[in-house]
Amino acid sequence: MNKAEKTRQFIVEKTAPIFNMKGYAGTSLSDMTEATGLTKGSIYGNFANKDEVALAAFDFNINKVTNILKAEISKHSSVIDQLLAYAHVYEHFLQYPFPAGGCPLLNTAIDADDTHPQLKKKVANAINKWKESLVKMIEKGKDSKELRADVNAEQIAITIIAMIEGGIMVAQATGKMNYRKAVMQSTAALINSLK
Amino acid sequence: MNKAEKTRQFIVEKTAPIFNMKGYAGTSLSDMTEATGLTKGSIYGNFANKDEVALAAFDFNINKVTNILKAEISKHSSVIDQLLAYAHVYEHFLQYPFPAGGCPLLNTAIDADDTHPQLKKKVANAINKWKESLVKMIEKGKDSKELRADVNAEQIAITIIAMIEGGIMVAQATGKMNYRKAVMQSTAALINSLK
DNA sequence: GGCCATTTATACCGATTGGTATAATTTTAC
DNA sequence: GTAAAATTATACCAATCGGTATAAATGGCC
Repeated sequence: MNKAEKTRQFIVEKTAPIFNMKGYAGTSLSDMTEATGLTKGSIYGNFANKDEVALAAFDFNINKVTNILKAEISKHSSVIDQLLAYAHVYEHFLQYPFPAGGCPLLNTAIDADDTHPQLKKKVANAINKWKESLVKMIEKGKDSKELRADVNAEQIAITIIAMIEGGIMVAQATGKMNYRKAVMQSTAALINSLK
Repeated sequence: MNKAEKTRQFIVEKTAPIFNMKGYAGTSLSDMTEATGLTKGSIYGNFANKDEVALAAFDFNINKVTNILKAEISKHSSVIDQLLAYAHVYEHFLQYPFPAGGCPLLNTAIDADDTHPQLKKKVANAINKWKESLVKMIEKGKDSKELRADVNAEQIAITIIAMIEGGIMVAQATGKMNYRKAVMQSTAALINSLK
């Protein structure tokens, strides 16, 4: 990794939490120079424009979340336990190194929805990938008879995602962390009802 | 209602969908003059600053949603049917006159979270009021033996809200409206399981 | 160590931001 | 109908926006 690549990475690392907190329109170039200690010239020597930094920052944030989830899921072998790992991670959200500002999927989805088609596309892809991995897990559970045969994999997958994101949102908005815990307990109950 | 009050109302009506779509930072004064056909002087003769318009616009948007839900709930008498009315409204979201840009609670929660404490407070109040009305409904159902006695009212209330908001978010982000329908069907199943 | 290419800093650009003082115009009350 | 008051438009403000040309400094390679 040469100097330029290191700097690129450094800029992404330092600006990613700001984009996640303030959103695309809310994050200014001066926010970025302040966070990195670099000048505009330095940033624009490594990125073409603000968009490019925002897109890289989104990937960085999503990666952080994905790594946390993968690590936790890999600790379990049964499908039920793997699904419950999601509920567990988000129930104990603060114990994991999530990006500052909360779930980047949720934040960027709302921020970019009517304003930034490129970011919106990235969000849509991320959600669909997440859903697909959940569907695969559920189908595997059905094949091995661990889950009931009449479980609608797609519906359950998208419901789990919605509960997680909704739970984060209500907790973040009200400041009541136990709201997120309550929703995650409902999610765990839903998962256990698939047996 | 004198001229000034009418103009105030007019400004709020016209800018509310923009704030809901673009967010607080993303909505500029020129967006506001363009939407209303008025000049800056005219807007600032009726409001002290952008904040005041944004706060009034949020109230306007929330009111729109509240009225839709109240109307639909009032059509039913049993607690189960009243709870199912929520799932029904959000399953058939597009058939109701929701504010352009989607749920103002969701949009403003994410937009204002790290940037606008006054708006954040309004969101928190709205969520808590919503939760309380759900809790009351559920408790009423428990009293009349319509719902099981062991139902955790608070947990179910916050779970329903999370599912609604999460369902809207995943559908909006991916453009797949049937995602929202799937989540709302899971919500209906949850409600029916309270019997 | 010296040289060339890359990377970073400085200084600037026009456009737009939120906001305001003042002038022109309407309402409203009498 | 007229005068006072309230409302709206014009013209401007400093600050900041995203972005860039160019100069200074630093990097890697022989």
